[in-house]
Amino acid sequence: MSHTPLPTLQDVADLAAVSTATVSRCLNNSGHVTEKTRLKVQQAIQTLGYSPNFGAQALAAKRTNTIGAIIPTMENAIFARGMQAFQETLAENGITLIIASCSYRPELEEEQIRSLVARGADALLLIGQSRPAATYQFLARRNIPYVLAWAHKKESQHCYIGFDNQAAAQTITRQVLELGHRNLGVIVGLTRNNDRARDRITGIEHAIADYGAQTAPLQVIEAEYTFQEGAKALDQLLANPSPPTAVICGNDVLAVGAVKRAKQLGLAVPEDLSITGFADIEVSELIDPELTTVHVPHREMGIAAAKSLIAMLKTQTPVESHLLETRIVNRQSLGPAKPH
Amino acid sequence: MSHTPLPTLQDVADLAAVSTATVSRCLNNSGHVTEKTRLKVQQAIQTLGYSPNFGAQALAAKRTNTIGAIIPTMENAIFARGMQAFQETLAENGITLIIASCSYRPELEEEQIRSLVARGADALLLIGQSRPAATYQFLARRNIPYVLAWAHKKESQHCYIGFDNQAAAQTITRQVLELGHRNLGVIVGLTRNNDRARDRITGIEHAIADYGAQTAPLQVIEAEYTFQEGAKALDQLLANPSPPTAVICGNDVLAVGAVKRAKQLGLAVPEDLSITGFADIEVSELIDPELTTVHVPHREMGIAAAKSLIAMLKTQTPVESHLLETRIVNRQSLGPAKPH
DNA sequence: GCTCCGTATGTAAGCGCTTACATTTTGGTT
DNA sequence: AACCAAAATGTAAGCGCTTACATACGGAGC
Repeated sequence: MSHTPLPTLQDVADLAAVSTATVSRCLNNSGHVTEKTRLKVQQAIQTLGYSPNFGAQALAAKRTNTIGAIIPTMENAIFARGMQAFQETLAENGITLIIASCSYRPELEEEQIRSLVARGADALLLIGQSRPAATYQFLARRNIPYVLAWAHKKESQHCYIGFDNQAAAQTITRQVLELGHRNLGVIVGLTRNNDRARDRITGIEHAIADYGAQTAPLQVIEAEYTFQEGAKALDQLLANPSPPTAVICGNDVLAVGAVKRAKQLGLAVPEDLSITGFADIEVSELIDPELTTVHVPHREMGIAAAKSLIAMLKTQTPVESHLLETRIVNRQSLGPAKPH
Repeated sequence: MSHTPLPTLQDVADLAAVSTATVSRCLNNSGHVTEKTRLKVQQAIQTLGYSPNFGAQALAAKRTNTIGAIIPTMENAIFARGMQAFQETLAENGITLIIASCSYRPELEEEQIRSLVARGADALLLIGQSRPAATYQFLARRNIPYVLAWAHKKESQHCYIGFDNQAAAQTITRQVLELGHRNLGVIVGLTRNNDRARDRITGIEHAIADYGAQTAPLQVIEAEYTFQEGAKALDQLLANPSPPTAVICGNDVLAVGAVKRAKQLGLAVPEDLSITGFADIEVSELIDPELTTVHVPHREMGIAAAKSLIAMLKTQTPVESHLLETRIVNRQSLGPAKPH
């Protein structure tokens, strides 16, 4: 594992018989270089196998061309598609993505934010909005642009690239009610660490209140975002003396877990029990029955987030929030309530 | 978005009335600092809200405490669990992970390798082994340690942290044959870019040869790793005048797609058609019937890879390969062949 | 009290790049 | 041919940190 020292910018400059400034200009194609010189330099870079030193570049330029993203989980597919699009868009612009996940734990997220910034992230993508003011101050102090994805708030100081969780949840709940269900159950993520989950509950409650038709007290079970927890939550819901005829889930992972469990218990979905999801991840279409759910614009969000961040980096000014549309995907897991 | 300049090491040193060297020594706890001075420095760091500049640190110390991983895809869950474990283990050791994905495209992987190295990755995790010698030379030249995961080769110059794809595929195929199937079909990933897929085919072929029992020419369909492609591949297999009674898939994603399609076509799985997978990702347990598949030690691999890389970084010497065990998970999608 | 030595601290030279500014070259005009 | 602005290139000063080496300090041994 021994090796010769790597070539530096200086070496390239020497070989090409130009100054380091010129080589640097070629590298960053910041204009003002003749085609002829560019070729000479390119040549030299080739023969030397040169590639720039990241640290030096970061130190001198005060930027790293790196953007960080902190997502709640990498274990399931909720954020995968969006992140993929995010990364692709960044890559097209010569920017590297660093992803960290915080397991839905705010302290860990805080730590990751600091770590990514310390590592030189020029900007950040975060999920949702609820975090201490100090965190936002930290970012402001360091002049680090950020966007908040997967959520939206009007007239906020922050730049949101997301959708209206509450409205979406309200819409799908209304649809459930219109199908005659009068006793709903709810399974959502742990609200303590998750503003999206909270917003969705609010939406569900509003829809029910509008309809004024829920026959029993609304049961809301909070669960970690795993299939197993979704299944367990369904058990809890069904333990009730008058169990719901429809279960609204705040997330596809929970919904898929619940569907699986319902089938294990011998309940036909949707004939005996309707179940809806939220997010429209791939697995929703694979299970049987296919999941009726709220489609979230994963890729659109990723792309818009990347573009916004790039714009903020370029102009050094805030960028408008984007409100994206969700829509209900009607598949098989939601059906009419049984007539009494 | 204006801001005061961030405090530097110098500022801390001034405030604590010591030299920058001392502050640096505190930061990296490289010994030789009195408790008293350490406290003074800590104090100063606190009140200034200082955090070190990544670029400067990297430039001066010639390391970044960053490890890169390039995986073929982030879109489905194949690598998610392993990466999660990898990241956790690295984080415990103060190392940041940068993940890039290359969409199973070798040129892109090549580019990503260079990019991660340029960005200062101290070491790399790569999937599988087949890449140009030049790539390995590039890494050797720069003295960048790497491990190859998801595969294993005896007596190789490389450090593998993985399992024997061929043997695993051979084992599950043997089990299928023992259940009486005499006409198998195979769906695997695109072998052009994927040594794991190739190894699995070899394993399948060996098992069949050992048994000497395949009644028709073995059909092998290659497909991209998506559910849709798995479904399409099954269509192709079934278009054959004497269609297989069992389909071995090189991957759970393909298998799940195939199961879904089979059901759409009115085929009972496993009564009319057996289907097996490879990897044991979460969705395999969620679909109906649950998938019989090869369990791969995702988390173990991630943890072992992290530890090996850390060891290599510390000792500057190569580390032994790890051969991990796979096992067959018998669930529901594989059943006995129908008697004629 | 003096020497000696091990430990704590300071000094300062880079690390490899970017970029403001200075200088040279180029080529169109007169 | 001389002139001049614009374009191309060169010069060199840092960026904020680590670390080899130099120095200061303080107690043990005589």
